[in-house]
Amino acid sequence: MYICATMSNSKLYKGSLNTIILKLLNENDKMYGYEITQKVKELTKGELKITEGALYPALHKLEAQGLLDVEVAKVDNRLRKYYKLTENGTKETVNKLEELAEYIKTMQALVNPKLA
Amino acid sequence: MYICATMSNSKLYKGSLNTIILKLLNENDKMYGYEITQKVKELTKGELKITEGALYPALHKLEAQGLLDVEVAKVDNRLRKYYKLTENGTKETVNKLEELAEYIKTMQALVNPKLA
DNA sequence: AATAATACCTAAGAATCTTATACATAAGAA
DNA sequence: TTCTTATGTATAAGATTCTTAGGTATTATT
Repeated sequence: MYICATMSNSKLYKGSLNTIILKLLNENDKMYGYEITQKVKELTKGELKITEGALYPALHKLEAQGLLDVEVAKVDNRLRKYYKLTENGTKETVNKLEELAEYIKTMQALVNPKLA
Repeated sequence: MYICATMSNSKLYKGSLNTIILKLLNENDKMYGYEITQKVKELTKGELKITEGALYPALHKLEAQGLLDVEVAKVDNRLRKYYKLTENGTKETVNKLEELAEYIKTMQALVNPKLA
């Protein structure tokens, strides 16, 4: 039964993609891009769909910043690029998660001032 | 005593400015731009600083979309533009708040899967 | 008299996303 | 067997939304 077939990939998470990537890698040791998109879909029950056009440039940038290491593998004749956190990446993950928690708290103070 | 003098205006809220504006107007009937910046600073204890470069274009756009009505006033020989929600603006406020709640829930599912 | 606060505004640039496209292999359906 | 879907990576053009940096003007404070 269809409740909401057009629950448009709800946006609004601008700025949180890096946090998502880092957090997933913090939990899963190493992951490749496609795997990340599937994991996010799974964890959010389809609510959030990471597009490739956002993901791959983000991964490349995190790598360039020294937060991720990459390791290429070939599975079933198909390329995979496994990413894992560097030491700095682990530190940055902590920062990003704190930022996110702070942000959520701030937004709740604004939007639901009675609970603040 | 200074704990954190450089708590950089913590970003990450890209996309939520409209939600903030709408919600404040939903609570306060009518507000002018400068008042909004001060109110946000107050409610978030300085955590969030709405810059004018973001605020004024956002107000103009919301007005152009028919979500806000504007009314000009002169107080102490100084211009004020009071904004208030239109009927559609009130509806959109509900949508935006639902989106935000959904987004926060989604992010918590991703970042704190044990609580999900 | 100079500075800060109040009050509006815009333009250039940065950052981050969507959409569209491209390439390639494997698996499944028609 | 051929077409589509799933797996896997990538980039480029465009949209959106913000920051930064200016500009104008009046009132209050120092």
